[in-house]
Amino acid sequence: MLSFTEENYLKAIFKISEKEKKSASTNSLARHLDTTPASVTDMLKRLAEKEMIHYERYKGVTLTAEGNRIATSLIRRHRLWEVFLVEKLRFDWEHVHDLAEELEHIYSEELISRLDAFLNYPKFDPHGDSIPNAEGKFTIRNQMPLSDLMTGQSCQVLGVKEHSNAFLRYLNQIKVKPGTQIKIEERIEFDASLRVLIDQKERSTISDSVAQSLLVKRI
Amino acid sequence: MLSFTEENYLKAIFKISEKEKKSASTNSLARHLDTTPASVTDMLKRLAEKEMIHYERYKGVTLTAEGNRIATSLIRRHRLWEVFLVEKLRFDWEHVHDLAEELEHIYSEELISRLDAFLNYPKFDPHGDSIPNAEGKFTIRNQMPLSDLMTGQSCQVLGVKEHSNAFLRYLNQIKVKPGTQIKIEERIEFDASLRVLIDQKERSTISDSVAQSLLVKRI
DNA sequence: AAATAAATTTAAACTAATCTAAATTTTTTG
DNA sequence: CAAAAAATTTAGATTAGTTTAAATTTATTT
Repeated sequence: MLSFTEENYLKAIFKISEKEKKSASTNSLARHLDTTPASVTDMLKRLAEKEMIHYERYKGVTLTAEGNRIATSLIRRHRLWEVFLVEKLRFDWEHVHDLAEELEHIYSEELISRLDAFLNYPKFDPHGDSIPNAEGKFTIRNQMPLSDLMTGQSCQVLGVKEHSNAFLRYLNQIKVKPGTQIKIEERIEFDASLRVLIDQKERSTISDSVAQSLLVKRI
Repeated sequence: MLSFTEENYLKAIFKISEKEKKSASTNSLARHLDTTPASVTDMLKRLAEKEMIHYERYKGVTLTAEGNRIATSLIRRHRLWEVFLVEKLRFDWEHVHDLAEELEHIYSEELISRLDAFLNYPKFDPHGDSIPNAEGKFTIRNQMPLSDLMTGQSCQVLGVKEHSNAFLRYLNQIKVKPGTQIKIEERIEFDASLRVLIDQKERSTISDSVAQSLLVKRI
């Protein structure tokens, strides 16, 4: 049985490896977990001891099969709880991350499979991230950043690439969330910002940086 | 902010004081928390330091107003989660205690008030225990042990006094839970056991010890 | 390829929570 | 009320997780 802290390390290693497509470095882990590189080194030794990671001094870490299984399970639990908090308890999506961060550590197969059933086996969380199934398999779907679309095209929002509260609050403001329809009416050459029509009602101008962080499918 | 462990001590002090109607002793806490008296003494000093308890060496402890507030809040959270687990996730009542024991430590006013609303502001948990409201007030109701009833009388089960898994599983077997109707058809003089009619369908004999642990109201 | 910078690890120390064993205080009992 | 028993506390050690500062290794630059 792993501690709360050990579990968080595994999840961080998973996320960093996924994003940067290589082994996670001590420094990146320290940044991610808001701790010092010395503490990270200490913990990596412990996790290697428990055969959760492949670790070689100065070389960074990757997860073992078992480490990967646990990290995936944590992500499954996290995302299922986020669905619960948003759909059942009516939380705004920018408020659910921290709570799910705690709920995910409660270990019980039974709890999670019942929660999954109660929520009707969702495949994606409120941010559009894929929820791995009980076997650890992620559902993949076609999606692209809004910034890749041509002028005149329409799309449906699937999710976000960026999870900061500031970004999520901004999307609330302009009434954009998974499911929202967006039509690109004009692309400003100067800064690549977009004039868009949201849900056939509201007009808005969004920056290129926002458009790159919005994941959509063409319709 | 209190640690997980400190919170469990406050809850244990609350429960022991409630049951024995006096200050909680070091030994009773050690038994309750499955630890050693030495560890308890250590922790009591820390909790006294934080002004959560009134503590005098060799004299036992009681909660301060603040300690009482926190313990009550924990009990509120525990019982609300139990309602969620039984009513929404369809767990059997003997399986929810341990999970609620973990869920209760997630601190968020918002989470609990939304959960409360989602569950429709329940006043009692699946075992029939009163759920304190947001102000810490417990709902009191008239209830008596089944063993106090006369032959021929009928009643409705409100809850249980004893929470062991063995007892709860036995009640499942004879199809008794809060809401169930019981009519006493005969009292055996020899051992005070009762011949009862359950929900006007099934007949059963229950021991005096079981009858003393079932809380009911006459109908 | 040496010098410098950046990343990482080691060493030593700290805190919270725990334990065992010994010492002390309180309670019970003959 | 003194002796014995029970309850409680103290002392000293242990473990997980952390920190800072110094030392080491790897990467980058001239």
